[in-house]
Amino acid sequence: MPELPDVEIFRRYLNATALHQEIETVRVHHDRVLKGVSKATLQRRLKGQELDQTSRHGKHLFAALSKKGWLMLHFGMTGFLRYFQVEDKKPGHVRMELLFTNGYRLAYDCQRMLGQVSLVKDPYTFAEKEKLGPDALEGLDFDTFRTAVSGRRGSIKSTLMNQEVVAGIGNIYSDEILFQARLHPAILANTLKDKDFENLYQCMDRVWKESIDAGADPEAMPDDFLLPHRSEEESCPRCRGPVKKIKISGRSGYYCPRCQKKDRGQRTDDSKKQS
DNA sequence: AGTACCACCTGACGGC
DNA sequence: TGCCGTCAGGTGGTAC
Repeated sequence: MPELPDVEIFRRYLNATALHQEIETVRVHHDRVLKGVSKATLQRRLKGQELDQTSRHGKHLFAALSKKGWLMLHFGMTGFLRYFQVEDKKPGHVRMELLFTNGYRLAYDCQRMLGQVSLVKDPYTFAEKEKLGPDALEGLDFDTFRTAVSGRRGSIKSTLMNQEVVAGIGNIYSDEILFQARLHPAILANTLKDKDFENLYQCMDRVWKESIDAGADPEAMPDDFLLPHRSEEESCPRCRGPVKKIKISGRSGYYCPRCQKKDRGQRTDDSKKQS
C-alpha cells in the first residue's frame, strides 16, 4: 500500500495524534525493521523526547525529535501507523511502538518487515545519501520533472517508479498516472514529446490531489480512477473495455489497451511532414 | 543505463 | 485437511 499518497496520509495521521507528547518508553518487538541503529540506541535517543514536526520525502516519513535528529519510517509493502490506548485496539504485527506519558501509543505495524525504522540527521541529508530524486509532490516543478524523466532509456512505467528519478511513485500509482495520461506503460521514456510531459505532469498532479483527498482509500477515489479496478476481471472505468495485465521490469502493471495505445500516431506525424 | 533474477519476509489463494 | 506453487502495492544486490 504505502506509496506517496499513503505515506502522506500517515504523516497527517501522526500530526493529528502523536505530536508534542513525551515518549516514556520505546518497545522494539522485531529488530529486523531497525536499520543502522540498535534497539538500545533507539530507546536511549527517543526516551524523554517529543515528536515536534513531520516531513515526507517520497515514501519516507520523518518525525523531528525535540532535542536532535529525526526518526525515519519507511513502510515497505505492508506498513502503517496506529495510535491507540487500549490493548484490544492494537494491530496484529506491531514491530515497534512509542509509549507516551499520556497513556497512548503509536505503533509501527509491518507484517512483512520489508519496511525500515531508523534515526537520521535530517530528511534532506537522508535524501542526498540515499540518492532519492525530488519528491513527486512537493516542490516538483515541470522543468525539473521533464529533465529527470526525459532521456531515460527504460519504459515510462519503470522510469516513474525509479526512486532516483522521482521519489514516491510505486507500482500502483505509476499505473494510475499512466492511465490518466493515456500512455501505455511500455512506452520508452525517451520517446515522449513535450506535450506528453505536460500531460503526464498534470495527470500526476491530479492523481496526488484526488488520492490524498480520498485518504488514499481506493473506495473513495473518483469514478474514473483505475486503482479500484486493477484486475483482469475488471473493466476500464472510462471505456468499459477489459483491463489488461502486463509485466514490466518484473512488476505487474494494469492498463487499458484501448485507452492507452502503445503506437501513438508516430506515423501521423511523419505523414504530416511528408505532405 | 537498463533488465533479469534472487533475496528479504508473511500470508492469502487456487490447484491437487 | 494439508501441501505446494504463485502472487502481493517495498528495496537491494549481482550478473549480464
